[in-house]
Amino acid sequence: MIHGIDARLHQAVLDTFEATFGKRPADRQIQIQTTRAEFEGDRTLVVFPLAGMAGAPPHVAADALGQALTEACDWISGFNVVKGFLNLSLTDACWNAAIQEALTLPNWGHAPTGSKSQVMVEYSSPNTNKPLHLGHLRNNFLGYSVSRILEAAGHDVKKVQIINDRGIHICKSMVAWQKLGQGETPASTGEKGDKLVGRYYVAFDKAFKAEVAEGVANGLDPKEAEAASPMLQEARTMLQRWEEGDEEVVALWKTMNGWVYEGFDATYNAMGVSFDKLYYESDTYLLGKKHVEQGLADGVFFQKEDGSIWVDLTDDGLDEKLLLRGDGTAVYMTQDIGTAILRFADFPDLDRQVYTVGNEQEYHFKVLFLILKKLGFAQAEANHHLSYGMVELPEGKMKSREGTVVDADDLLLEMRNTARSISDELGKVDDFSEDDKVQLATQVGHGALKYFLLKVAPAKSMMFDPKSSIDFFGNTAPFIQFNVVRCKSILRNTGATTSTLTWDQATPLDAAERHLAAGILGFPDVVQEAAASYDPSLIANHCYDLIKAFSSFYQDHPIAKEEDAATREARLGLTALVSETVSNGMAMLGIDMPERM
RNA sequence: GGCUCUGUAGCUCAACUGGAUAGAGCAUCGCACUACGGAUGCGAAGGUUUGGGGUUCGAAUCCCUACAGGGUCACCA
Repeated sequence: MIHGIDARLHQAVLDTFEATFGKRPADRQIQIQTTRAEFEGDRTLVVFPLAGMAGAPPHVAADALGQALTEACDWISGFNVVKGFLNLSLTDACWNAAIQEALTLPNWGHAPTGSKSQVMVEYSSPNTNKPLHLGHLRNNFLGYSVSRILEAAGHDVKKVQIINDRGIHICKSMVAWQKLGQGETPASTGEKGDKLVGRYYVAFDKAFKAEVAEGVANGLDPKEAEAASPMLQEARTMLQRWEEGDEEVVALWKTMNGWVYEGFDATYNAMGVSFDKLYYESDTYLLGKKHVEQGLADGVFFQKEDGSIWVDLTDDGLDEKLLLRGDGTAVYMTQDIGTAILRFADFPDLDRQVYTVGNEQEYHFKVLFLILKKLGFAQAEANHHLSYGMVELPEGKMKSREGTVVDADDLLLEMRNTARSISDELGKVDDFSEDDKVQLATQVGHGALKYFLLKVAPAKSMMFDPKSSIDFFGNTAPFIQFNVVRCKSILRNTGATTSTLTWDQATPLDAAERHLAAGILGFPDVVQEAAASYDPSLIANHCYDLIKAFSSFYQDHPIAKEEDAATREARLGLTALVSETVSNGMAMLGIDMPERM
């Protein structure tokens, strides 16, 4: 959809078709698309779907419709027919009017805030024992970007994450730190808190495996050896003490979690993401229990002899699923049921929620949503799993055991360093202060990484090769930033602003100018599509196409140097709109546009 | 094995949701310009859209089938 033109064209086709053939087509039969470059014209009507109703072969109907449209609309200057495609040429006035209208509208591409419903987006939600890695970067950038896109589309968005701060795995790092830590703290070692805790989680695993190996060597079978491991027994004991509220354990738990949160916050800050509300499992894990027990009382679930509670999903083509252990303790599903219901209670106006979680949990969410439905939960249909593919390395999946994990902090740093060295080499910002240089390296380096991860459709798993580092040229954020900086420079030098630009609507626009206009005017519709499909890659690709068209246009079209006054103003108008469109689009991906680079 | 996602140029990805001769970037080769900002532009080469069938005016897209790869089917999270 080209803003300001296609809606009018759509209406004109309906009216003209009815006047010509005596019947009115359905809206969905009107297909308008951009005319391919090899043909004459601006917009193309696909006539095949209308031929039957017109009672004529497609090219005959197209010809008749073209005649009638050109006569009826003074803004259509001509037409030609190729097979069933009706190519329509629009007048300069039509294009100029649409561009000028766009210039007067604020915040191009954004629908009015609050014009749509309230939506919750959950993302990040990491395991607190493991420092953030490349996969988390994709998750965070995706969740944050989808939030921004939904906002731009007019939704009121609440960004949340659930922090997985309880359970046996947390106790593992606590036990290891107690036994091996010798009082180390982030302050004493200078290590980031999440890295420090992660190190002890690994240390636990190593010690545990050694104990199991020893047990096996002494003749136990592997399962017995695991159960006999003193380390594991200590962790279990600690979990019990934690659940009982033991002061000493809770104090240690708070301290170590505090270290992790401090470390994560630093990484979130670097990533440029944020949250409106945090949920902690330690607060919510008991909530699901009462819903499960209610479900049992209502006969939706059933109980086994050991007291465990299950749901039977075999009628839905799935299995039986455990909801509550025999000893009454919660499992993952239990607390997800509780949390889902809690969120709708916390936000009474909430229309739906979106879970940004990797595709390995598709089964889990399918089951969760089904259970909510069986429980008769009113908003059971209002949940969506935004599933995304893994980031793979050339050797396959990331494996912490094999040391192939790409650490988020390390990668972000490397991106900043690369951006900095390119920038220093080019020497265009030698007059910048050190702080400004650091900021620029962050905008460019992090921008390149975000764009790299977001330009791929979420559903696809994607390849990341650490050896061939992320590009700064070609289809990349730095290329886009460079061209926006160029636009800004031209506008700065001429003093042109969107409010001062004005030109005669009869000013001729050539193919390149019309192509730019189409890219600009198509943007609001792309934002809506991206919001509807939770897909930032649509925004990325649209912005890239537009800025590439501008870069090509710039090469052989003088802008500030153009001598014809009206043409100059029109080109400045296009330049301002390209800059605004692309800047707004990149902001929806969490990517900043510098003033200079 | 069941369910599910994916398969497009040497590589990494697009393709307006069924539309015209499947497009970009990287890599390779060539050309242009002391550039209103060169982190540039233009061109060449590169494709039986994994194979086979079907649906129709029209298929990378929908259906069937075979093959290949990922995910999942835990009293883990």
